[in-house]
Formats: sequence, structure tokens, C-alpha cells
Amino acid sequence: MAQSRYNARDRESHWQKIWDEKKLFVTREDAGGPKYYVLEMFPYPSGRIHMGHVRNYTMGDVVARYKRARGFNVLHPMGWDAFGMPAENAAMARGVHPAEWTYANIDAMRTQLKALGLSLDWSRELATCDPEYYAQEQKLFLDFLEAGLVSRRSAKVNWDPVDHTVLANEQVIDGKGWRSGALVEQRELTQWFFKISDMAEELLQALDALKRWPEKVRLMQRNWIGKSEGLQFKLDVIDADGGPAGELEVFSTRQDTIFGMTFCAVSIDHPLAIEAAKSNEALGAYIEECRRSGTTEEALEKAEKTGHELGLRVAHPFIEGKSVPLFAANFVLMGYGTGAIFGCPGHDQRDFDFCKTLGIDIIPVVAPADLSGPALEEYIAAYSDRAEIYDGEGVLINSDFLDGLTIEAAKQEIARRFEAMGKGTRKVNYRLRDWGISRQRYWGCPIPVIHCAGCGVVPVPESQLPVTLPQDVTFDKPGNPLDRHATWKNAACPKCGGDARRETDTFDTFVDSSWYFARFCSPRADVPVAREAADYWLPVDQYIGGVEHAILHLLYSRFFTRAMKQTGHAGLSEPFDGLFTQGMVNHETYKLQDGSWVTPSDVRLEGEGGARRATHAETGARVIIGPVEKMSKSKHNTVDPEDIIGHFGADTIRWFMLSDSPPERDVQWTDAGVEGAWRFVQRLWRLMDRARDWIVPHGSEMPGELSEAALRLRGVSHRRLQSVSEAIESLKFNVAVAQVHEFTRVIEAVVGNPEFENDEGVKWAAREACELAIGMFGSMMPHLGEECWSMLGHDRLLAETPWPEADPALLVEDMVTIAVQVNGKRRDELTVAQDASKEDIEAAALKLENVLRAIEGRDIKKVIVVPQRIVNVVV
RNA sequence: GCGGACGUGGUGGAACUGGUAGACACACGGGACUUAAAAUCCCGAGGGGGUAACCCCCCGUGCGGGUUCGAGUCCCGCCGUCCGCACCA
Repeated sequence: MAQSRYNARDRESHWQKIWDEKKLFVTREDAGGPKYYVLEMFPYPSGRIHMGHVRNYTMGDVVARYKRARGFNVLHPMGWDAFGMPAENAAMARGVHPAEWTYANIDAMRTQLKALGLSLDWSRELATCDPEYYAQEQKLFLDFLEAGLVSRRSAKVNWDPVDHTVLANEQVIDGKGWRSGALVEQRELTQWFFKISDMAEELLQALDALKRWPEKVRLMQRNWIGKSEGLQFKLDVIDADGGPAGELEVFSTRQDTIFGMTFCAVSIDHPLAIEAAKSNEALGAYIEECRRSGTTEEALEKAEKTGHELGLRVAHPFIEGKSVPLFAANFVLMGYGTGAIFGCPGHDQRDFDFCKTLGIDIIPVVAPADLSGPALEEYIAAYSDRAEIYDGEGVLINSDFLDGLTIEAAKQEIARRFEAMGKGTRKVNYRLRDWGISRQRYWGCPIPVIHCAGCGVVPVPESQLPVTLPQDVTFDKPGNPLDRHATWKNAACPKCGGDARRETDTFDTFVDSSWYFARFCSPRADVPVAREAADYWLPVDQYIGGVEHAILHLLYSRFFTRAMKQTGHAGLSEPFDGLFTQGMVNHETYKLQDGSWVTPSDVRLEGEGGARRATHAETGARVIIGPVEKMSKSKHNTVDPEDIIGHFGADTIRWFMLSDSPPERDVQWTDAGVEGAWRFVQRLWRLMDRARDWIVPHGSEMPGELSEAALRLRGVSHRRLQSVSEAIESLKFNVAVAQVHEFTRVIEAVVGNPEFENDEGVKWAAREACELAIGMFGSMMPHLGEECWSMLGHDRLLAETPWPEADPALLVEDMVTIAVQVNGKRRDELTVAQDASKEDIEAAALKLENVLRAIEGRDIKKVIVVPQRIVNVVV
């Protein structure tokens, strides 16, 4: 028996089979209990799971198992974000159909996930590429369309002229298509949009109420929405002869600095610039030059602020007879505000830089309120020589009727005057733009509309849904297979019955993932969501995923939920009540001398610390150990979870993923760490194996009298139970792991200890301790949990056993050890009764030898006693 | 540039609302068991100094100040690392 070991592979599949047979993890919703919806971001079916998945799904599983044991009806589903480009790329590269490739990947990954022993309800599995799913998505779209949440208009897109396709911004690298390498063009295409910008204010405001979201994510969304309040107003333009030449509309959040205006500028894409360029060759050349140079991020960063005069001037709205030059400038964006600005170099860094290069006047119009007299004059005189503008609080100067006003008051005054003149309005601008959802792709959800020459855009009637993808498509040519399919796009107009053409664009795959959490509530319903189920389960109580989705996916889902509410498909606005973003899994990188990457499994490591050396296992070539980076295929620093599961089992990999690193931070994968987890699995098993015959039998009554040792053990057990519960509840899995380690040591010291051989109370308390320990680690290592649980004589599965309740009476320790300080320095410690009086503690503390020595006979000024914490003697 | 997070032993990290800094783990060293190894178990360990020894003293949570009886924790100012956004008017 001493030689026996826990055979993880064998026992894990055993318990998985039993859970499966008993349908333990199929969602229960009729028990009338409280509900808990825990969801991890569903994976893209790339074909293999990676460590990031393991970490993500393990965390979710601990929560799910914990909540289930706590008596909640738990919804813990899994599905596949199954549409998208990789399937088409595989089709192009290997001639396999995207559907075939995708479903094969799903099968492979499902098997891998099942091997992890996750308590998922597989009966609710869904794949977004399944017509059953996307049919409902099409229904949602039609309802959104009817509700005015969708628009169709022309927009600029990144167009790859070789692949004949639109590229997402991330797919454009240095101005070139990531696949074709062709220079990407900006094209105007008619596109479908979700009107998310109409909800900008609502999406921004509601962030404050998302208390269980990381502050970081809320902040990122806030920045992304980018609200700014200001004034949009018109300025008079005058031509070279001084005659009126129309108006220039600008947006500013600092209209108070209007008296500091020394120039105006428009974007190179602004109609005024384009018009002026027609008769101004030099200007045209400048605009062309800007277009060419402005693609790469690096170029943008280093680009100096340049401009070219339009040959027009702009009249100052409040200074009779004053006018300023008008430029086309490379730093003014067409996509924000009106594409035109008034330049105030005094209090805008960009304008300041611009004017310094071009030698334009700089007039400070705001000064710190405490400056006056000579100091103020000095401030004004030295202003142009500063390196940076002043943009702090202050009062207006050099500004006629605004002089002496605060910035805020001046803003109001200028806004009031423009409004009175009928030339301006207060306006709120958002950076958030509408969500373009059209993709010229095959492997996505078809947009259910028909284009008719006579009737225009006609929605596909619900009776004709779903619009399914044709099977017979080819990928041998670039472009959209749907578009060149012989017959698919031919359709009769639902309105007039005449010949018409199907929309051949498909949805951005972010559409698919914007509502899957709602679909999980009723995955087989013939409506997008069955309201009763959704009203019960939503919102998701705990959503867990990578921070890389902090903006797009989470913002889109928030929009979608609101849109679903508007169209009666949901009863709430916010889909995710609690959000947790876990860190990445990192690993060392390895390179050969020639710079090529080497996979960890091909590397042999020797030595330690600075003397660590790495060689190539096969060739013996010298390998350079590189920095620790996120596991990625491109750097070949991945470790395949399947190998680890095959070697050590699921519990080991799960335990390692939860150990050490706080879950929101990155974790470094190390072989030593996994081996440590493996040893602990064995150690727990051996402990329970040893304990089974030593502790009292299963079901024994608690002895009437417990020895001090037994009581002490019970206290430790219950306090541990309490702290581990709290750690899991707050997702501090690394802390929970540490506590289990600690508790295990305590039990090991008791079980089999001859000192307690005849102490039935200790043996009873030891059983209690073992059982509580199993409960604690059972949510993290569920197979080992079941194994140990049954070893101790239980027939009922651990997965069916409620979470134990800590006995409040046992949570307080009778004796506490507190530190005794003299002048804030710890000199000794004191063990006293938990409820000892301040006076008693003080008296006892002042008798301690170390304390007396530290006092050295000096006068005691004060003694601070904080019961159960500390004593501080001040001399 | 703007915004945010973080900085604790050789390493990952603990430390509740300010109250014994370094829990727990990894790596390391020593020992036990063994013919040997693996596995396992026990012990040690922030740095420095003192003592024959039980032990004792000094320093120590990026750096410099401050508040407090008491600061890893709070405040001010630096430095560094990471992340997000980026000419957003």
C-alpha cells in the first residue's frame, strides 16, 4: 500500500463517466432556488485548446462547482464562436470546406475540454455557424432593422485589391494587406451599420453602475466612447480680396480661448481644402504628400505638424477687422468634429507646435489666477519661449469682455453669444462611431435582405428564414464566394416578386458573439431567446475572459442587449453583472543562433540561475534563452495542454493554473511548477489513503467530550473553511490554493500521530478535517476530490454534496498571540486569552523581559493596546 | 503626449478596514531512507552583525520626504516596468 500511487488518467476518466451518466451538470431551473449564471468567453474552434483556455475555463469551473455546492441553480454552458476567416483560409490553403474544417475542429476541442473535467452543461452546446443559431441572429437583425437600429450607407473601408475584400484595421500592416501584401486602398463601399453611436451616452452613463467590473475595463470603454462637450460654431471666411467667401464650421471644447485664435485649419479631406486645391497646384501637391506619408503609425508619431495655406482668411468673430489665415493641416482629422478647427496656440499643444514651426503669433489668454502685475507681465512676455503650453486652471486675459472670468464662465459666455447670434450650438461629440458589420466573406451569417431594382432594399420575410449559406462554393479565386456563386444570389423580391439579388455580405463575427450568452438560456428555442428563460438566467452573474476583449466584444454585447430590450427580446440592459479579466499564460522563448524559434519540448535545460544553459535536444546546438512572453504560435513557445493532461492528468494542470499567480495577472508556465502541482496531487491522495483507516469510520457520532487537541483541530478546520470559501468567492484562487496547502500540513501532522492514537475526539476531528479539505480542493481538483471522497466511505458523489457550513463558534480562537512593540518596534510577543481585558494585556506585556530591556528604565508615556492585535509601549 | 495599473527574498507571490512583513509555492542547501537512484519524509534559509549557547541587535516592501504610538498599506515628489488610447480640437 505504501508503494501505491494515484493513477490520475484512469481515475479521471472514471469519474467523468459517472458525472456524465448521472447528468449532474445538466442545468436545473425548476427547483425554485436562486440562480447563478457563470460563463467563460467561448472559444474560436481553431482545432486545439491552448493554455489560455485551460486557465479561463478552470476558473469558471471552480466558480460553477462552488456555486452549485452552495445550492444555486447553475447555468454553465459552452459553445463555439465558429464563423470567421481562419476557416476560409484553411479552405484556400488546403481545399477543405470551411464547414467541414470547423466541425472537425469543434469535435477535437470538445474532446479536449471534456478531458479537463469541466462541469459544463453540454446539452446546451451551440455553434454560431450552425443554421439553428444564425437563423435566430437573422431574426434579431430584422427586428433591429425595423426598430431603426440599423443603417446602410457609404463608408470608407480598407480594400485589398488583390484579395478583393475588405480588411479590418488589424489586418492592415504598414498599409499593406496581411495576406496579399498588396497596398491597401481606401474605398467607399455601401455598408451595413448598427447605430451604436446613438447609444453612446447611455453606454457611457451605465458604466458607473457596473460595480463588479474591473475599473480598468470601464475606463477603457469610457475612453473609447470618448465624450467631449463643446461648442460647434460658424466663422466667416473671406477671400483674398476681402470679400465674403462662405462659412467655416468648427468644433471646440475650449471656446473660451477664442481671443487666442491666430489661425484656422481644416483637414486635407475637408471640402474647402479639396475645392481650393483645384485652383492651387502647390496646395494639391501638399495634400497628396500628406496622403502618402500618413499610413504607418510610426510615421504619424514622428510627423511634424505641417500645413499649407488655402489662400483664404477667417474673420475673428469678436474683434472687428481682425482675420487669421486658413490652412490645410496634416494634424486635423476629418473624422472628428467638423474636420476643421480654430487654432489657439496659446493653450493647445498641437496648435502651439504648429505655430512655432510656421512662425505664427502665440497669444496667451489664460493665466494662473494668482498672477498679477509684473509677474503676469513676465508670464505673458515669456510665453512664446515655453516648451509646453499652460493648460491648467486660471482666469482669462487678453480677451476683451472675458478678462477676469474663469475658464468655465468664459466657455458659457462664448457659447451664449454664439447661440444668440444663431451661429453656434453647444454640442457633445463622441469618438465612438457606428459599428460597420458588413464583411465580404463566405464563412459568416448572411445578411437577410434582398436588393430589388424597383423596391430597393427589402428584408427577407421571416417565413423565408434562415438564409443559409450554399455548400457548393469555391475558394480558388480571391473575393467573396457568395458573390460569384452561380445561383445563390438570385432571388425573387419579396415585395414585387420580380428578379432581385441577395445581399452577399455576411456579418462581422462580433455580431455572433454579441448575444450568445442570451441564447444559452434557451439554446433550442425557435425564437432568438425564450423570454421566460432569459428573464430567469440573465444577467450573467460572472463572466470570465481575456482583457483583449475589454472594448469591442464587451461594448458590442452591451449594445446588443439594449437593442434586444428595445425589440422585446430581453428584459434588461446590461448582460454581464460581474466581469473578470484573467491574465495571460506566458513562457520562456527559445531561439537558435540563426534566429529561428525553438519549441520548449525540443529544448534541454541544464543548470540554474545565471548559469542556465539550453541546448537543442536533437542536434545539441546551442539555444539562446529569450524573454518570457505570451504563449504564441509565432514564437513557438507554446505548451500543449493535451500533453500535460496525458502526462499528469487534468487535476494537476487545473491546480497549477490556479496556484501562485493572482488570476488577473499573467502566469508563467514552468515545468517545475507543474511537477510541483503533480506532487501535491499525490501527496493529498497519500494523506487520504493513510487517513481512511486511522480516522473514525464514516458516519460516526461526534464524541460528547473533545480533548483540547481535537478542539484545536476543529478550530483550524473551520477557520480554513471560512477563509477558503471567501477566497473562492472573491476569485482569489491563488490564496485558496495556499490555504489548502497549509491546511494539508496541519492534517498530515495529526493523521497517524501516535500521540493521538487513543484520542477518539482527535480521530473524529481528523475525519472532519479531511472531509472539509476535500470539499475545499474538490472544486479545483474535482476528480481527486471524488476519489478521496469515496475513499473515506461516501456513496454520494462529492459533486452532489452541499458546501459545508463553518461553525461560527469555532471561528474564534481562545488564545491569540499578539505582538508587543516598544516605540513601534516589535520586541516580543504575548499569548493571551482572546477576550482578555486591555488592562490584563498591558500588565502582561510590561512584564516581558525583552520589553523591559527595550524600555531601559525610561518613563512610559503611553501604552496602546489594541485587543487581539498589538501592544505598543511608547517611552 | 494622455490615461491607468504595478514595483515586497534567488523566483511566483501572501499580508483583513494602517497593527508580528515575507504565509504558501517553486528553486536551492543539508539530512533521513536506499546497494544506488527515483519517489518520499525531516530541517534550513531576507541582508548584515554579535554570542559558547538559549538567543540578541541593526537594516529591510523601487527612491526621497511627510502624517501616525505604529506605514508594504495613507499623503506629497521622483524613478522604473507593463498595459490601453493616441494629432479626438
